Amino acid sequence: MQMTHCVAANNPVFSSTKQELVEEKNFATLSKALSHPARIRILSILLKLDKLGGCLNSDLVSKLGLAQSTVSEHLRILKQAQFISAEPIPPKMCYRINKKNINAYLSLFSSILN
Amino acid sequence: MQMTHCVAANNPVFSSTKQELVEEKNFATLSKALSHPARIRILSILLKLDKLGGCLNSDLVSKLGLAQSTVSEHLRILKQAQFISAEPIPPKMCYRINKKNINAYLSLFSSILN
DNA sequence: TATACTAATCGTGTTTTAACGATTAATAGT
DNA sequence: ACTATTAATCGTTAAAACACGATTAGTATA
Repeated sequence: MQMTHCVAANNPVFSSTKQELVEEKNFATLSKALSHPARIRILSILLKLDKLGGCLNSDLVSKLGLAQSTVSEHLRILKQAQFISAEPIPPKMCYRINKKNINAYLSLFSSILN
Repeated sequence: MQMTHCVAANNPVFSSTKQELVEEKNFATLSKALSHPARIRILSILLKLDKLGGCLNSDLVSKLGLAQSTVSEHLRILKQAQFISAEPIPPKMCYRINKKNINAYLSLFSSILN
C-alpha cells in the first residue's frame, strides 16, 4: 500500500534545532572517515588485533598494497575521527581500534535515523 | 592496563577472504553516501515524513538553502545507494526513505566492526 | 655522537566531489 | 496544441580527496 500524501514546506518536520544540525554534521564527518575501503580494511584488521594488542604501520603497508605515506594518511584520518588511537612504542607506533567511538557512531546513527 | 604486544605481518588477522573485501568496499561506498550533511538532513526529514507519505524536491530546496540542481544531485546519490526511493506523482516526485536499507547498513557495520 | 629504523610531513599530479545557473524533458491541465 | 510546473541533466568552476616518492624528524641502540 503506497501513501502518496504530499506535505507542505511549512510542515514542522522540515525544521530542526541547532543541536540536530550539529549532530547531523558530526555524523556526516564520521561517515566520511568510513568512506574509503582501505580505512575499513584497517579498522577490520585492528579489530581482530584488538585482543592481541595493536598493529604497525609498516606491517599494514605490506598488506594493503599502498605506499607508506598513503597508509599513514589513512591512519591520520581514522585517528582524527577518533576511531583509532596511537601509542608510540619506539621506534614503532602501536595503533588500536577505539571500540567506544565505533559504538558511539552506531548510537549517533540510531539517534538520527531511527 | 596497556598491551603493547606487536603482531607480525604474516599473522592471519592480516589476511581476508574475497567476500570480506567485497563487504568492506560495499560498506565504504554506502558510508560515502552518508558523508555529506545535506544528505543526512534529507534522510532525517524523510524519516519524519515517513508516516505522512513522502516529500518533494522543491519543498526540500526551500529548506536546505541549496540550488534545485544541487538537491537533485544529493537525491540521486541517496537513491543510488538505495537509502531512498522515488515515485513519480506528476508533476512532482515523491521521495521516501528506505528503512530496510538503512537497517541493512547497520547490519553491515556490525558484521564488519563488531 | 653516530647509525639505523619507523612514521610523519611535504610537494606534486590526478581524480572525484560539490555547487551553481541554464537548459531540457516530462506531464497535467487549460 | 499550448502553457505551466517540476525534476533531471548539462556545462562549468572551485574545492577536496587520493596516491605517490622524497624528505624530515624522532628515538633507541651501537
